[in-house]
Amino acid sequence: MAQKKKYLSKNQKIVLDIIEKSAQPMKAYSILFNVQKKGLKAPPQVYRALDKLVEIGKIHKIESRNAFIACRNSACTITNATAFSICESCEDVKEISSSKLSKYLSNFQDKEGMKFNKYNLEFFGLCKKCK
Amino acid sequence: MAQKKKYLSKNQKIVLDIIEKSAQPMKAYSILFNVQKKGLKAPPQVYRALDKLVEIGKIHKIESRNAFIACRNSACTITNATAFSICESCEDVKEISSSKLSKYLSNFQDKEGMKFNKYNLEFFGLCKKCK
DNA sequence: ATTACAATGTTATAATATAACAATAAAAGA
DNA sequence: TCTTTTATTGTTATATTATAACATTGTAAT
Repeated sequence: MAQKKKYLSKNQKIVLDIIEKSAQPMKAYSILFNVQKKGLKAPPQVYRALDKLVEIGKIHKIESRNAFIACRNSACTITNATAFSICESCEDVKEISSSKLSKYLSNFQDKEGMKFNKYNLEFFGLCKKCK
Repeated sequence: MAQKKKYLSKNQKIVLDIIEKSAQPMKAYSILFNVQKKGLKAPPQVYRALDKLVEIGKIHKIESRNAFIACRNSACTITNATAFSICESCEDVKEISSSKLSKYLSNFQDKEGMKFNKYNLEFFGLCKKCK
């Protein structure tokens, strides 16, 4: 289980802040560009903050896009069971919070009866606007 | 729907061949290294073959690992509904073929009733050996 | 034969991410 | 308090993953 942290460090706050202000996932170097005025000059500073924020569930990585999105889900308790919808036209990304879906996937067993403590699911299609 | 292609080109065959021989996902530059003796010298040659092979469903990309695995599923008809289990210790990857799971996910609708024509699901945990 | 399209070869470079190390700061234990 | 441990920071350099751009060749369809 990922640690619950009460306080974020300075760099972590700066990075989280910019991601939360964005409606859409942000790429690491776009974040870097945006936080340079705040003194974060080099990639490792951003990547370290990103790593920590992912670890504690404040943000999620959209693997197919190499981008990071703020978690708006149930006070960010979900770090190990993530699902997203991604519009293949406008790249709009939404986090899906469906207890039915998460129950189904958390209980899923493979052919050998194995269960998994973690998953990431990315749905693709066209959003309302683009359809 | 991805095209069904009867014949692969020379480079596509070479790249597919090396991936099929590997029990585990291969990274693009590892593939490149392995096919240099066959005349593929530069990244674009490999990436182009990979793109096409993904498109026609002969291989899948494991997004969280930036690696490519051969499809062993039902004659590779599934290019748009993929699920994998990934061992976080030994990095063993298996494609999951469960018609129950794929039906469940293909029929999944989000809160707005939207359906998706494509998804990718990656489960994480410890495999039998590593547990 | 001509046209279109797919695939190839090549060079260069963009985009994403980490290694390694020195220095500070914050938290926890004596 | 102090001192020890752990987390965080700053920095430079470099590794890894992926694509742009363009000239050329091969293949299939008209």
